[in-house]
Amino acid sequence: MLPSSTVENYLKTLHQAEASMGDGTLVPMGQLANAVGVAPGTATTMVKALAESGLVEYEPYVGVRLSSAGSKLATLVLRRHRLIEQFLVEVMGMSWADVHEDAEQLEHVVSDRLVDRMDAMLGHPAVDPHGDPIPTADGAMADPDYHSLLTCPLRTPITVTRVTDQDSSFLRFLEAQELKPGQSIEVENRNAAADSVQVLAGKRRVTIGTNAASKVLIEIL
Amino acid sequence: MLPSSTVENYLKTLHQAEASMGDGTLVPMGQLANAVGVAPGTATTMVKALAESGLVEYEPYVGVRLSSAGSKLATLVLRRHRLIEQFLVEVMGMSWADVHEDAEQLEHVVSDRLVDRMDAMLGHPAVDPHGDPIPTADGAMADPDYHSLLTCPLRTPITVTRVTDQDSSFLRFLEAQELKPGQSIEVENRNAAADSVQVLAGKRRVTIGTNAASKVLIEIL
DNA sequence: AGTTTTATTTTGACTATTCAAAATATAGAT
DNA sequence: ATCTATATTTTGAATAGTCAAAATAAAACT
Repeated sequence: MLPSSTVENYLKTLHQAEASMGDGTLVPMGQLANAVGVAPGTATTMVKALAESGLVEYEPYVGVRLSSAGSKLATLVLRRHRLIEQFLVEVMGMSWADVHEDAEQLEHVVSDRLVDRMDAMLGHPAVDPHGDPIPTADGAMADPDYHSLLTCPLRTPITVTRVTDQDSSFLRFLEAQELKPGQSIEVENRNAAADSVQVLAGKRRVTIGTNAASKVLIEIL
Repeated sequence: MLPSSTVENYLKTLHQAEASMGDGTLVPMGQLANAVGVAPGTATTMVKALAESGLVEYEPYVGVRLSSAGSKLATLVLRRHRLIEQFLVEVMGMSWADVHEDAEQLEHVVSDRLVDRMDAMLGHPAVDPHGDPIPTADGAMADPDYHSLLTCPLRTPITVTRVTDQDSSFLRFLEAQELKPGQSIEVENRNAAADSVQVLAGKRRVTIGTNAASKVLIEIL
């Protein structure tokens, strides 16, 4: 039986939660419930069902992790989501700040035929507008570990390559400050006491908080 | 509260059922159930709920009809569906025979923003790839009554303008016989006994059944 | 008018998903 | 080792949509 939108959302969320956690750690129920946006008990019920279907491995009171079958499915959802985002920006001319919501809905209904068509039209892109890697049809996804504005060397030319937050006002802010993926910048210095990072982007000097800085991933040129 | 996909499908189906029926006649439950693809009892339950919400008028044992609110909503679903079909053909390069299924899913999730964008990209088209009229954003829809291959004068130049069947093998057949909307043809003669209609399309002479003929709508040149 | 056929509605039940609140387990702090 | 705080699971209930089968109404034939 093909997975419902609900199931796809749990799997996708789990996939992303796992990524932002160390190695073989299980994702705690509370975190999952929170990320999916349901009450804790609901997550427990759902996860038990997913475990029944072999999509996750579940340890009561500890947490949950995708099985390989679940991981495969989650990756395909991610592929659809990211190709859609890229399509909405490149073909439909929408703003990178706005495409997430639409993609969130469309990812559950686009047919393989349509996804493949978008992929071809876009020239098989490697990343979406936020720099997130697009898995291939067989589920392979490149995922190098980037530096962020928080961890990269100071006063060294770098390129913004990925932004790990979909909040549209944050994205609009980055765009206005010339901090979109592809743009070349430098980190001037960091101030631990002020919890801030100072960046030279274009001709401007921008100061952002460390939390925001940690979401802007970069590559050293 | 915004209507679920299920509700949208009932309304859309009802809208189309009403069109293919005389004036103020109510749509019988059996027909609705059949068209939506559910058991009769399910349709009854659903229709009662729709009547509660003021989307339809329901007369037990007689039938059901859209209210003006329901009709408005149905029209918007139809608009989304048809714009999506046009988009899939014109922008994505898909075949007119294949787009119905995809549109059927997408129509329930595309945002207004996206629909408007498609509409603009397509230059505010008046009809979709099957010749079905596309309602405007405010719900207005042109709907002239066409002749069909069954009712038009013989040996007179006509143009195919609309096909009222979404079956992909039928559509592929029409395409192969040069009977797609836009193509100019003539009806040579009809044979009531043989239940057939003979058409001159391009250089070919094609014979089709009256049932098929009634689904090909035309305009006299 | 009386009986059969057909259409429609009702009933009882099931699945998927959700929540709030009660019960319980684990982890943390003394 | 005990108590408390926090996280998790259970329980009971609700909603949306569905079906099969029984009951009933309407229509169609004698």
